[in-house]
Amino acid sequence: MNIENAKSQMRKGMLEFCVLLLLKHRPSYASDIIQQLKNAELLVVEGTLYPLLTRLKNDGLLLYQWQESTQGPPRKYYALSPEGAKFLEGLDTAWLELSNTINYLKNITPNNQLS
Amino acid sequence: MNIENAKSQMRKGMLEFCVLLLLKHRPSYASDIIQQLKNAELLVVEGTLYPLLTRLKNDGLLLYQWQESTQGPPRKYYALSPEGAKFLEGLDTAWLELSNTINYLKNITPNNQLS
DNA sequence: TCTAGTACTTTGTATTGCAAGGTACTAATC
DNA sequence: GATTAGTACCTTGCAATACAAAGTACTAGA
Repeated sequence: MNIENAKSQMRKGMLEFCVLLLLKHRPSYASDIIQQLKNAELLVVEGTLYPLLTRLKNDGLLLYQWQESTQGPPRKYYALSPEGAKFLEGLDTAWLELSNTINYLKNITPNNQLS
Repeated sequence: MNIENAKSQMRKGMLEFCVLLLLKHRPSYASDIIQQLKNAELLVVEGTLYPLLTRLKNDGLLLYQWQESTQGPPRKYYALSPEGAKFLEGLDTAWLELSNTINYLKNITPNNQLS
């Protein structure tokens, strides 16, 4: 068990939230999303993102559109559906709650003696 | 896909962090930890917690001590080991980073038109 | 035609949260 | 001294999913 592994564990579950946040910002295609997350210091690889996008699309949270590219194969641009936007609001609430819980737990007075 | 499921996904990865935070506060046994997390509105069940505690113990992050109870079977009190305390510091950093990332993503200007 | 670059997709594995069921100890009631 | 209720620990089997790795396909330039 190392910190990298633990960080990776933390990312899990947040990924969905982060991807939806990015797509709320602007429609993007997978490689672009990976790059944006990398800029935000949240590393994600293809094998993680593609199945996630497919899952969100199948759940009706995302829409997509093929679009030609001037350099390379066509790109699959994803955007939030109305359901996706609503879902994102729910995730936002969940994030605030979780965030509050962790801050609460962080602020209780430490006393770690076995008595 | 529903919000409950998504919340559950978010909890994943944070659980380890939360349990270590609680044990830094004071040594506890499993049923007590579940109750404390419930008070903090973070639902966890036995089937999740016991394997987690065992994993953390096997990784040398937790120590335990059996202790008699006045009402019921003996309890297995867990406490942070020195390695566990160091590990918790790492998780704390990871949490701050993730927290910053999400807040960054939340604050970028929305523009969700497919162009 | 070959190579490099970009992009999407799938397969297999490992982790792990969780529901459900099981074991075991104590204490109170019949 | 059985039986029942309460408390606590542990295990098994399933499902979800992150990730590494390999595969497909399109474009453009050498």
